[in-house]
Amino acid sequence: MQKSEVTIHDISKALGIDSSTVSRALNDSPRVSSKTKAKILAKATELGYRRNSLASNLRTNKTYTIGVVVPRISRNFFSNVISGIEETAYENGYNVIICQSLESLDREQKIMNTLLSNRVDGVLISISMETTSFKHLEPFKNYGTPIVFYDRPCNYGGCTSVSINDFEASFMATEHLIFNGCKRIVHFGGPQHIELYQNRKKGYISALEKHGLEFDKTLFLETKLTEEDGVKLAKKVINIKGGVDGIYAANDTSAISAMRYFKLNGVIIPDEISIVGFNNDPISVVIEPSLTTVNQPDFEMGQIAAKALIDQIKEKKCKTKALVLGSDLIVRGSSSKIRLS
Amino acid sequence: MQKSEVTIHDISKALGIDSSTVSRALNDSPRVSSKTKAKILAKATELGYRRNSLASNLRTNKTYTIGVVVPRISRNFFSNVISGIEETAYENGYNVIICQSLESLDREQKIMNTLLSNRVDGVLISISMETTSFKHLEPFKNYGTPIVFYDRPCNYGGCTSVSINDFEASFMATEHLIFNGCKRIVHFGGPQHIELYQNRKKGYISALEKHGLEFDKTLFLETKLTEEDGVKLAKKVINIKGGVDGIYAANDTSAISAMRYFKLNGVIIPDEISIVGFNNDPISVVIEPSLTTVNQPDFEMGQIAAKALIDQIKEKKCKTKALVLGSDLIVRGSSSKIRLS
DNA sequence: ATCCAGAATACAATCGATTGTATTTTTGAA
DNA sequence: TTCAAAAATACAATCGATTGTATTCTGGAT
Repeated sequence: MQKSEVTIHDISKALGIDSSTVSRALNDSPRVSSKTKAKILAKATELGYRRNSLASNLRTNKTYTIGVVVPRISRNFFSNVISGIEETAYENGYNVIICQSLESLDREQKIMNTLLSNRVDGVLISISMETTSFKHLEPFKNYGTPIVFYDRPCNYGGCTSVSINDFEASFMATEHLIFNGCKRIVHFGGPQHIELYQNRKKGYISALEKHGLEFDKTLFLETKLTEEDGVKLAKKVINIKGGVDGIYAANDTSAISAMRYFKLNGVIIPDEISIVGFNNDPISVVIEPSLTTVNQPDFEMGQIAAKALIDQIKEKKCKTKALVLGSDLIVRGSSSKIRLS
Repeated sequence: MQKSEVTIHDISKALGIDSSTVSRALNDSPRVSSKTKAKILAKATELGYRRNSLASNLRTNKTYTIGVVVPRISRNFFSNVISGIEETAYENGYNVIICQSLESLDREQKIMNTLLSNRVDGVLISISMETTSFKHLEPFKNYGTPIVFYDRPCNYGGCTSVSINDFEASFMATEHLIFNGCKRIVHFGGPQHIELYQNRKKGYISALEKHGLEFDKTLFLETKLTEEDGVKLAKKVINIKGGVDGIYAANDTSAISAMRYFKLNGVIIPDEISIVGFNNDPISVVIEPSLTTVNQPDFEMGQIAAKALIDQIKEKKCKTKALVLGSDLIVRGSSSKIRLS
């Protein structure tokens, strides 16, 4: 009863057919007559045979599995990306192992080790906010295991990155605030060793400059953009001398958390402060006023990243350096200021 | 450069030591002298050796991997459960494969097949809303691979279920509405072949009866509780003859979606209709009025389920039939009716 | 110097499936 | 009926690590 573990050898014995033939039959090889195939298939289902992927993968040196490293699956953006990845992966016969780094480098390193030991065929990764070195990615080179970055692009080992144009999106978002009359705009930025957040900051600065607003260092606030950070940031904003009339946050989580703090403390949005976020979390449309935010093609990003990776796994062909997707600003109540002055 | 694939045999050759000794050394066996161990370890890192888990797992018939089947990772409740599972799993040296069924039975079946082929040591599953038969779980019995249900308990093969007491929580939620003066309470129920949703319905009915309110079939609305369902349900509620003054929804998603529809259509919450949800989604505290809801120990549920599974994997000992966790009602604005009449 | 127990290491089979090569069987044409 | 080519099947090595058993080595006691 326990450990039935039917193998091709059991089928082989039961039918008096060599195990190699059984294997070929189960893989629908043309080297086996259809009559024998039928017999084998029948016996296989009768005995409840299940291929042992471990053995198969060991022999073929191929696992049809791709590893996905994600900072945090609970973020709506990421869970949508994952859905996109899964869809494309399954369509192409690949399995997916999802791992959360929880924004920790230590965890990310452990994950990469595990993925390597498990001989995944490729990895899709959005690096953690703590990741400053790429040493833990080195071994993948030796194994010829391709890596594709998504959302958070990286200049590493000629790997492909799939992302939106964060500079442009940021520029648009900031410019939108400016068009609405904001003159002192705070930027809630993410860790600046991450290219993504650098680009968002650059877009912000560039928009300011284009419109003759000087970049004021005291209006740039760097955090990890968590919910807790949002509250801290809001407090800081209230105390900034010279006042603040707009906030462009590099994600919705911090923007919404700050908004809630403002609301509790009588700061009127958007009248006193306009706010723009990033990611279009479902919550952004529910909060009042609803949050203006940058919408990214998350699901599609997952599909495209997975496709790019699978192409590299299969053909080992030339890699595109970067795949850049479009994004758009969704204007909502948090920034629709009507200035009467 | 490509495919370096260092094996224990490479180390073996490089040092003139048998591969069995190398294997033992890498596993820190007492049968190898510490001097030799040191030599081997050094050579291993020098060559960049990585254990091939496929080979190891094949030989030992153990993968130290548990499969997690989840309806949808984007649901906050589930992503928290997963975090709990991961934490406990990693602490115990287990890897985790996360798979989304997307509430589809077909997908769930495919997933179970893959997990079986990959010879996971155990499975944690919250069945999909379409799952009415458990045929796809049968093979796991033969392999002696334990299954533990979480969140959505199941009476199947003596497997352990980890969940809250849905009947009680539901009872409390409904009673809360009654205490607030509601007399015609609609229940947004989930698929009734799922034990979880049966229990929630039973709790609802029981609370009604306790307070002398008759169960009115027309006030019980069964759907899959999606966002779209929420809108449809809200429309129905508005048209129910005899009126409705309270809603107890079996999840927050549908409750919030309905709330938004009500707000857009001038139905005042909680004055005209009080609402209680289930799950304590982050969004429930942001919407206005904030949503009264049942909070479950999600992270903890993940930890406990993982622990239960690992115990079964390790000791194959007596299984607890059911592990029931506590839950509590978080009262917020959507149900704090102040009746002046 | 000799012998023995225990430590250290080597040998060889094994996990289950795959695959190149060899052998047998079948088929069709002469 | 015979034979070569093609089809079908069998043989055997292999993937990389593990593990029971056998062998060699070591140090200490006699």
